[in-house]
Amino acid sequence: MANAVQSYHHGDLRSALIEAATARLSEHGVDSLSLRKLAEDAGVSRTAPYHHFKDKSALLSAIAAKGFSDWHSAAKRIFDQEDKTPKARFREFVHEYIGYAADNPEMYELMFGRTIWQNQAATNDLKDVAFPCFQFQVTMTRYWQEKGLLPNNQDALRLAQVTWGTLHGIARLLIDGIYADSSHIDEMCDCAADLFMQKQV
Amino acid sequence: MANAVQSYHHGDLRSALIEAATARLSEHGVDSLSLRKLAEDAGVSRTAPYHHFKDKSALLSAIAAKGFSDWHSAAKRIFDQEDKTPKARFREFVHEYIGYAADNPEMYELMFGRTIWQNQAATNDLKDVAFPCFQFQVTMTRYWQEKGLLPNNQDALRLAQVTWGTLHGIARLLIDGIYADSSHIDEMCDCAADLFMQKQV
DNA sequence: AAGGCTATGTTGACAGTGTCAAGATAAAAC
DNA sequence: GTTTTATCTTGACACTGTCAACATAGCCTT
Repeated sequence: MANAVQSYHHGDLRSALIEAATARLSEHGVDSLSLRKLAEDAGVSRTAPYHHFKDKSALLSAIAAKGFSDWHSAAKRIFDQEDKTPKARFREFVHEYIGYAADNPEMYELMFGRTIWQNQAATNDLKDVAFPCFQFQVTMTRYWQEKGLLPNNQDALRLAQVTWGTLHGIARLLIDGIYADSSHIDEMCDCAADLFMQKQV
Repeated sequence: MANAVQSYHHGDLRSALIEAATARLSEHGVDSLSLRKLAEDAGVSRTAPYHHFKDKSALLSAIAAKGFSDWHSAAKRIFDQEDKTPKARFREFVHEYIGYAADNPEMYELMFGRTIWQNQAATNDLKDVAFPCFQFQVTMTRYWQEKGLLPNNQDALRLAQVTWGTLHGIARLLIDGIYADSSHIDEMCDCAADLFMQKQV
């Protein structure tokens, strides 16, 4: 249950698998990620991973969990910059969100894709990390409402869903290859930010 | 090249495959869609489909093409209702877009998913149907700008990308199972519509 | 320390998958 | 009537995830 440090058979296969998977993920994409190759990378046999993960989906969930943890920290760091105005932080958040997706397309696909969420397949471990991340979006939205940046006549939850939906949608259209031209990312971000904040313009 | 009507070997295998695929798609999802099963459905051997489609992706593209054609018609029908105000039509469009995705999740996933778009894998046939569909979104956006519904100080293309991004994002969060609670779809749609039209409120 | 328990890792096997190569058949073209 | 071409077939290959049965090595209790 705990992380054994250099114990008997392999050492810490669980960590080794996640590490190998993360490496393969960013290089070759989530679709060409096979348990057998990961096992080979770690120097064990094909079925060894099954002693650490229920199935492939569970392994993917573990990788995604780390992604959520990382992104949650990044979001907090942006939001907590007290030397910047709320407006500047909001704009920065928009750019950083899309930037994160553009820089880590395969990780983003994994975190917010149907692979691990569909059919209530999400692990509890995953939910424990992801839900606070979603919740933080609502917290920020409420703050921006209080600061008069976002419209106050909307329910915070709905507003958070819509603003997040916007960022998510743009991110997906980019990383899924539907926006073939990715040279105007920053302009799209600014347009989205302006649109939400238009009352102040 | 043309659609043979009840010709020699099978008749019209191409159509039969697309039909079988569409049926299986809505029932079992795009992930469990295999060429071998489709061939079996059509009563031919496993490799027969390869005489009508270059590979699996080409078959999927053909199905998606029909989806785009259908949705394009639906969008036009909504937009062209001259008995309704632009505002009412805009709101209806938002609801219908999300509604289409919610009612045909697997088709939506196929049309706007990475499966057929990634790595420039999209067929020319697909692009010929999809791009006018995307373009129509820009046309509508420009119209709504002229009518004063959407902000006029934004570039029409950027604005279309952002508004479409919003709808796409909400749709994906819904059909990918990330929004576990799908009981407030209409409220989310209204919130999104209000947000874009807030200048008029 | 001895023996059993449990975690971990192994090989073998099975049912799938997409796709290529080579051969068969039937319609069309000449 | 012969040749060409489109279509369909079987055989095969390299993959995949996953289960069952077995082997090993560290831990725990006696």
